[in-house]
Amino acid sequence: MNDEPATTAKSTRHSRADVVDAALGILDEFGLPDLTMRRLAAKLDVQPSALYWHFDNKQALLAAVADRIIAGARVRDVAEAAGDGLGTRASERASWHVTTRAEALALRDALLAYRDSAEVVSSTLALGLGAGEAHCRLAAAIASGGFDVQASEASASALLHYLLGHVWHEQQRLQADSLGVVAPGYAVHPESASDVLATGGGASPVDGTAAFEFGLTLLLGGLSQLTRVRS
Amino acid sequence: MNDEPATTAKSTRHSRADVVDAALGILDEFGLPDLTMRRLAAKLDVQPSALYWHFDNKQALLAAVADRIIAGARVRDVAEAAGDGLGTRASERASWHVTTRAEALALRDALLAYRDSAEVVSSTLALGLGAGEAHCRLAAAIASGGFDVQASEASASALLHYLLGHVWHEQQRLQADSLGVVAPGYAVHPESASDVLATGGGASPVDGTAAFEFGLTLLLGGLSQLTRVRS
DNA sequence: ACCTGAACACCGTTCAAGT
DNA sequence: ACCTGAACACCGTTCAAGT
Repeated sequence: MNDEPATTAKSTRHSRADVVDAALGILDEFGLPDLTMRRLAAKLDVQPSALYWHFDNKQALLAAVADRIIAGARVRDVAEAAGDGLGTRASERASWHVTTRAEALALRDALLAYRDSAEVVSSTLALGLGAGEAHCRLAAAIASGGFDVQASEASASALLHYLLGHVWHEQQRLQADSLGVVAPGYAVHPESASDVLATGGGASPVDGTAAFEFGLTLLLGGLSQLTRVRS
Repeated sequence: MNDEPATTAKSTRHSRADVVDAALGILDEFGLPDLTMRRLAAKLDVQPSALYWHFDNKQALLAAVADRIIAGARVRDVAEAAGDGLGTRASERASWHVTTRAEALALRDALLAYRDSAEVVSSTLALGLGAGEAHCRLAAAIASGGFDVQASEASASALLHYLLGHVWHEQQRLQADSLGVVAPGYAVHPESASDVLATGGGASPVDGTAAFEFGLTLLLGGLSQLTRVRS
């Protein structure tokens, strides 16, 4: 209906950062399918061809977008993310699994801040273009637990794959629900029954965060069984 | 160069199955970006609009493709997939983690049989349109270990997310390498140095299968720490 | 039951040329 | 340094009409 974008600097010429800003705006307002070069150009009051001065192609643009998304993962006080009911300060030395968990949760939060972010980041990650920082942070957190570099990096990869797979699923479900696209045989299973959050006991993974943490616990549990190189 | 497809039945009219066949052909010969309705129609010697008699839209077509891909996951002798060096028949009762592992490996093999399959299946899975069978098989294998239904299903989801994330990464890396698209800063890290398989000790995750199994071991290890409902 | 023909409203990308 | 104008080779989807 309204063709006029919310905020646009009309007069000045643009930089790479401006283009990424506009792209992020389209991304979480309309989603990845609507993030086309032509729409992006229109939002910037520019011809589509102008974008190719800033970026070689759409893929390069998306890589820059992905970098900005995961750059938004700042670990808000680890203590806050950790102390959630258990025996407060049980372990003295910084326990690696707490920081790893916090790192993973922060990463997920950063992804959830933008629509279809998991798909954008995944597409980019395999090319080594962006999101390498996320892998590094996870690997460092794990390595602080005394695992050797090889195991730490492999574990970080596994964690990242799980994380992206999970968030992607969440985000796709979100937009599928909003479009009213439900499967015929699937009917209404507990997760899609919107505000009926109290299905069973209460601690079971009915919402996305709890489900994510369940898998996270599985991975960290398996990791803790590995032999350490130093205590 | 050659516009003529390898195999085409020219005269007869087509069924849904024929369309899926042709789609699978394009998928693993050229990849997902080339799997367009127009190319598919051309391969079938048909107008693009004809495809819309068989499927409501492209998404529905891709869901059918995804179903066929994961249907290809038949567990070849579990014993063969399990007995790989350890003390042969150590555990008497069918050990759940062996069958779960075999199930996951079979699923990965089925995905690796077609190019870009992970992306196709992932896109479809969240909509509940297809690939639900994969989740069921994994959940059943896990439940045989004595975990309650809730934990089994949640674990199956985590495993599936990890699996899809991993395979997607593998497949994207494959086509990225074939296109010669490498990251500037990333340089040549061990995985992309094609045939140099012997980097370190030999048992470290240098190839895709070993890397996948590492994460799988992590998840199964964490799972085994959970409390069982029955022995 | 299965398909044609023609149209609609889009895509990403290139490239000479402008300021 | 940043952008225009115009073109090229595509997309998915709809719909009346054919057999």
